[in-house]
Amino acid sequence: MVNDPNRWQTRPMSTVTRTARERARAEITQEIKAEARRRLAAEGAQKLSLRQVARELGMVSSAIYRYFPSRDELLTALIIDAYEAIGAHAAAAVDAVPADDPRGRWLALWHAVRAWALEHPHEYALVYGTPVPGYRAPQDTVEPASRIPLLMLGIAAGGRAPLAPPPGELTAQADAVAAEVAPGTPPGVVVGVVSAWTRLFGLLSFELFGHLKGSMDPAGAFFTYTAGQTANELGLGG
Amino acid sequence: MVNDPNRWQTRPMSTVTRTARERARAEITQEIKAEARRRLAAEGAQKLSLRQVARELGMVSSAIYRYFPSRDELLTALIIDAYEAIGAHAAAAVDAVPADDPRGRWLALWHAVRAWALEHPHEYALVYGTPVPGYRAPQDTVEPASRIPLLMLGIAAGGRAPLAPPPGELTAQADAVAAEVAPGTPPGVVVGVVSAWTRLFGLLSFELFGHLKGSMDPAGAFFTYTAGQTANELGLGG
DNA sequence: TGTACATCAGTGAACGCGCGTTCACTGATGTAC
DNA sequence: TGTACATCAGTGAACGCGCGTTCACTGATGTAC
Repeated sequence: MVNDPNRWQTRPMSTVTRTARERARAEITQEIKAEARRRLAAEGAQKLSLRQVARELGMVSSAIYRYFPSRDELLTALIIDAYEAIGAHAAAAVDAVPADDPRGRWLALWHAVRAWALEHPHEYALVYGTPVPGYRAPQDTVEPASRIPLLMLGIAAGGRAPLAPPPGELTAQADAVAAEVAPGTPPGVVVGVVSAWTRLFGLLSFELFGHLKGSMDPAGAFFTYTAGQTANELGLGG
Repeated sequence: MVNDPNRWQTRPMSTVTRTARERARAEITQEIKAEARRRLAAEGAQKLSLRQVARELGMVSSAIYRYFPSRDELLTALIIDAYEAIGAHAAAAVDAVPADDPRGRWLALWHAVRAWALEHPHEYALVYGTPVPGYRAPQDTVEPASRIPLLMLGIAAGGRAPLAPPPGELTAQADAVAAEVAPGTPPGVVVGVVSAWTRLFGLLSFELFGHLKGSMDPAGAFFTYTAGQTANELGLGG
């Protein structure tokens, strides 16, 4: 069990069946992550130390190793959790808007992502900021990371845009992406979504990392405007 | 002199007048920064340590303190240098295109910035990635940081775009920016430039930080396409 | 041009710190019979 | 239901490490007269 690389993930298991030990393990795993998130918010990812987390939890530092085999694995868990939290937050906001209002859904997604980012700036930075050097994102990370762009693609597929097809080289890439993820999606839509996706996070990174100071700070109006622009470009008419 | 916060910056001084000591100081300051940049490239900003820089230079670690009063000040110097290097690189590329070809200048700027970023990913991350926690960018940082957006604004001012005026709240912000930086610039142009600016760096951050893996990677075609799109939107017709 | 003093760069030892990780251990919990 | 053994969580000490920064010092360079 200690060598199961996924043991810190929520495992589907009948609540009734679980032994006291299993319950305790699950709870303490959550507590460690919660405390790590607090440390993250206080000092940033690079200063996150197992010893401090343990201290704050009233454990001895070596005890953490019963739950995470290394600092890197703890970081990985936090990264996956962060991606999943953003994804879930955005999905909920989208679902709250009727499916026949794609523009409303699109704008809801944008604002939900921003709200989450402003509330959790350090977790945002953990996933969208500078990668931790030497740290290589494991495969488990790519699926949760794709939730937002897939949500966007789902909404944009409902747009009726006169989207010009992109130049040839790009069309090939777009077709490859579509084939893997949503076969039949026109390349113009794929490119438009990737474009909007990079705009969304580019904008948030600029806002959170302080680059808009002196120009569009506070960034609310500019953000709303950009969300609308991208909706227009994708044919999500108002 | 040791307490002059700007002493590590290039000071305009007659080359002839400088004493041997002053020459040595200037040279060694540069060598320290160069070595620090190498360490940065090797291990990232957070692992940059004065001791290692000193070691690599064959100095004793305390000797660094004759040149930089603290690690943070060395980081600040590197940040300013990085901003200035990107700015200079982009400005040179722009100047290489005739002034009567604003679209050419615009595209040249985009590609120059990308080329620099790909060549110096860690210096890029130092300025456009997650801010070093606890580190507060001093005022000396804002002017060099503004070079790229100002270059963009200069080019875009030559565009003849039917740019719709942005909504009221945004127009107010845009006017405030214009007043400080380029009085008389229509708000549509200001907003368009800020928008393009965030797209440029949003895209580069996504590319460099690995978020395009699985979609638009390699990113060259997508980048070129986006550069063209933004040129179109600003009325820099081809 | 020469001398006396002031300034500065670089040395080497030291301070105090916190980190990730390992290991042999104790005692509680779980399981098979 | 009770007992014997296996599994596991948590302990506390230790290893080895590198870090930023300070300080009193030596010897070279610069400056004023």
